[in-house]
Amino acid sequence: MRTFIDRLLVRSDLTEGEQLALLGLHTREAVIPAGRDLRRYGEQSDYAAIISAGVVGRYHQARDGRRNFVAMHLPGDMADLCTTVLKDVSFGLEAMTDVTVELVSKADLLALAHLHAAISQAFWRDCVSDTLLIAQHVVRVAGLSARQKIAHLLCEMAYRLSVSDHQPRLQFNLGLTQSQLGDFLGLTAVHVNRMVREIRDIGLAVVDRRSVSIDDWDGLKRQGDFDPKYLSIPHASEQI
Amino acid sequence: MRTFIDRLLVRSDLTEGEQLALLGLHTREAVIPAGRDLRRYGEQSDYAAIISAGVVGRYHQARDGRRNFVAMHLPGDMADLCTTVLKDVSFGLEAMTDVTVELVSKADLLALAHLHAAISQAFWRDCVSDTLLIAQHVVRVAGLSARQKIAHLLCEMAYRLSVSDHQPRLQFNLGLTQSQLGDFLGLTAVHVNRMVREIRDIGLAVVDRRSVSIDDWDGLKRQGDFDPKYLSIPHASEQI
DNA sequence: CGAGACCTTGATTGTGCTCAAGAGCGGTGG
DNA sequence: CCACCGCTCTTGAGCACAATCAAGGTCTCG
Repeated sequence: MRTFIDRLLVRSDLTEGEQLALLGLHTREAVIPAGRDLRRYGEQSDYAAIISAGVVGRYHQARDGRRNFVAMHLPGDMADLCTTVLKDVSFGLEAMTDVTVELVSKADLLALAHLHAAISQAFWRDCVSDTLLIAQHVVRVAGLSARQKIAHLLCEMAYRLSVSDHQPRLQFNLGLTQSQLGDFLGLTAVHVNRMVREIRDIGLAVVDRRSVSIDDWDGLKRQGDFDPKYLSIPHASEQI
Repeated sequence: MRTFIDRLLVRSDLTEGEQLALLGLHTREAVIPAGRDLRRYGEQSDYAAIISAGVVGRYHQARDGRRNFVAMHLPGDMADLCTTVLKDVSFGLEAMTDVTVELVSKADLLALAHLHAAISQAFWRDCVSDTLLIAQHVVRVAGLSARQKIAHLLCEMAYRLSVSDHQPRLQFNLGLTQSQLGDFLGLTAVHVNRMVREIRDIGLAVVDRRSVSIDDWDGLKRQGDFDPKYLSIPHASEQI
């Protein structure tokens, strides 16, 4: 819960009292192994999940069962805050790695939102941030070449896995296989592999067995036409 | 403003008093000719725009100036409600046809949201609905073939242009050229043309000079793998 | 009736998919 | 300790969908 509040505080102001109210919510921990669904497509749940560890993929499912990912949720995210306010939202949440979550009652969240206008607005704002992530994913999968898609995603992850100073993290373990990257980006594993190799060969970054090491941050950003503005990270614009 | 409130009421409950509060907001009408931007990419505005007539495209812009559309906004939508709560959201709004809007002060909207928890929640919920549209657009542009993309979009428009009974509208004037459809779907105008022809040849729908006539609704839905659930339309699920 | 935007069709090219097969690594059990 | 299995990664060859380039046709409006 603390990590989630910290995330809210990046974009919203909450008083001590409001923070305490959030911290006072009852939560329950759950662990989901890689490959399993936190929430199956179309299912509903009375609990929202704050991610403590791991990577969660938000997907929509076609009639034939094929999954289309629309966003990745990382530690600190509340993966399904939006369903608090709109019940019949049909998306699924897949644990792309082993995942630990804190479950919070949506009814409790709503009650708090009713009591504190600032909390309501912080939640609202957080949902808008999710929208920006998804909108940027449209840009990524619809507007970029395969190589650019990968570069763009790596840049996004570098920022979102930033430890605390909002600087891109140049070395991290994403925990995803090339095949999963392909699923997320709408590419085949084979093609991801070729592009990852190219990105390595031009000296931008090395993706080796689920971990990533960025060698040329500016080059990678250029390659992926990446602009961190959509992440609403303070001071990110200064880094261009 | 009335159409916007009606849209809110589809998914949220508002008392007479709350509705009156919204109706009491001062608005100013503006007309934007086709091709012009309501809001240029990266710009900020103190006013939100309720669309009274026309089609507005929400886009992100790459460094080279190419536009990637993430959603279409139709009459009744508040195209940029989300920026009320998150200032530095960078997307643009392009009038894809001649457009009429009602401008409302974002400060006024926020003030109302602070006063009425229900209004705040209705706004929040409306933003989540936008997210669903965008998420579905991901599915469309990333998961479907060119022909399916067009079929899917036509299905979405049939629902969203529905007059009032939440039934799909089988005949409508979209006001968009094939080239614009291509821009929106990430296809070339040439290819849109070929696919539109195919859709006509198999007897699903006729797209003729900016207007659409759907001949085989079920077939078109199947072709586009369309499931109206994401539109949060009451009773839509009964229509499968 | 002419200009310009839009639609239509053909030929060629290229990106990324599909199918296929092999190599490296890690875990498990005999 | 080694053999085996499964998962991931790697590389190759051929193919398909949609882009690109190019040219002609049609509609609308001034």
